Amino acid sequence: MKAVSPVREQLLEHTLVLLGTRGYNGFSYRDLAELVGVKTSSIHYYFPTKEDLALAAVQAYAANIGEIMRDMDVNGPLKEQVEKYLALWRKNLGTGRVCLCGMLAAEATSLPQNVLAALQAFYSMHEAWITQRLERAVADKGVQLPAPPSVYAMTILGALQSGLISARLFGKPCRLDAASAMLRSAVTPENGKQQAAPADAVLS
Amino acid sequence: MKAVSPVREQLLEHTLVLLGTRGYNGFSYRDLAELVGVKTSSIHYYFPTKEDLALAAVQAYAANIGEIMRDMDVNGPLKEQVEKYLALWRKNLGTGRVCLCGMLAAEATSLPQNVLAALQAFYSMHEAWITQRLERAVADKGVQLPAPPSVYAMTILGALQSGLISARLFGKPCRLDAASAMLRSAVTPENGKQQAAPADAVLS
DNA sequence: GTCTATAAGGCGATAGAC
DNA sequence: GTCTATCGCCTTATAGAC
Repeated sequence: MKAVSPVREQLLEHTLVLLGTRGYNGFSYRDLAELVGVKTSSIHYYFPTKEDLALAAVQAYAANIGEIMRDMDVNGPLKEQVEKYLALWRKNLGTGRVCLCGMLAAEATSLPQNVLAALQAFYSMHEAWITQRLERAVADKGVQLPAPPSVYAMTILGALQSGLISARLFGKPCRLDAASAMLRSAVTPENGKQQAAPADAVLS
Repeated sequence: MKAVSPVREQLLEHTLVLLGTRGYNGFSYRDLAELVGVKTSSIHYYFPTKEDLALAAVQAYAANIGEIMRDMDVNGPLKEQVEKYLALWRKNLGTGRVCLCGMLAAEATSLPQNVLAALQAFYSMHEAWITQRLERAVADKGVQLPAPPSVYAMTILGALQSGLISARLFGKPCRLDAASAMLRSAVTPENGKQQAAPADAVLS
């Protein structure tokens, strides 16, 4: 158990919120300082530059989600894993936040290389996770996909990222459901047939 | 033929580039003024506030793309229309730009309501276009989709938006291909079966 | 560790000459 | 229409007292 600075912890926590809500170019040290109740110079003590802060935030965000994803046994119940994974996405709904890494990916031109590398790692982690589940669905359940698992995983991750963003844009949480349904049906045997919209996929 | 101010035209044109590259919070009047070769005060003459500028940019962007989309006869050759549509997305590759509206959607919390409304209209326009083509593929070609056309259209648009962003993040243009392949296969009769990756969908 | 104070410059926006 | 000049504020970052 490593000793942690509670101020540093709070700074990081609020940075996660600010980045997920307004993005890298959309918040300042002043915003963060006021939220935590310190002066901006104290932020520099823990994170010398804003880029250091962003890197730490992406790493903490990825580590947190990565741990949850790694804790799901690859050989456990497929549908259960997928639902737990989708709940991870869904919990952003209504908070004004989107996926921190989806946000920063859009702002890539404002970010240094080490942050970009961390973002790439986040994307790769998700795509690998989804790919593994799709492969199991194909092998165990004979599911048929419209593309190879690793390719389909990329589109599903993209649809989820964009789903959060468009759900916030329209103020309609249900806009994430289309992407969720896509992953859900990909691990369900009777996919590939035209289906009625799932109960949670109401569109208006 | 309405008279147009060449300076206003240039300002708008460069704003499209700046917004698609760096986003709303990622560029300044100074950046824009230097690109066009005027002083910042001249920008205010044409666009009193930055929000006015953003609104005009979104409207110009949507009008330009909307015209191209409307010019494609709904009853024309399906595959040809889809390829023309995908070319619209592909032309961003390698330019450092993503879809202007996908970018601004991520920055929604920094934007005024009228810009958000214009962004929603852009999204709706694309989803309606894609939905119509998917419906034709289902009706004419008996294609089977993993979701109702309007739902699947939403995921395809999301995958395309995110595809551009992740292609830029990784520096790999081929990252857009997964989303392209999804739309392409959705209007191709022998979809639904497990397919080999299309030639342009090489992943590494 | 946290603060005050400040540097050095960027920001959007405006007034008014030409 | 375009400019110069400037306002008032914000930005990241640093020096140094405590």
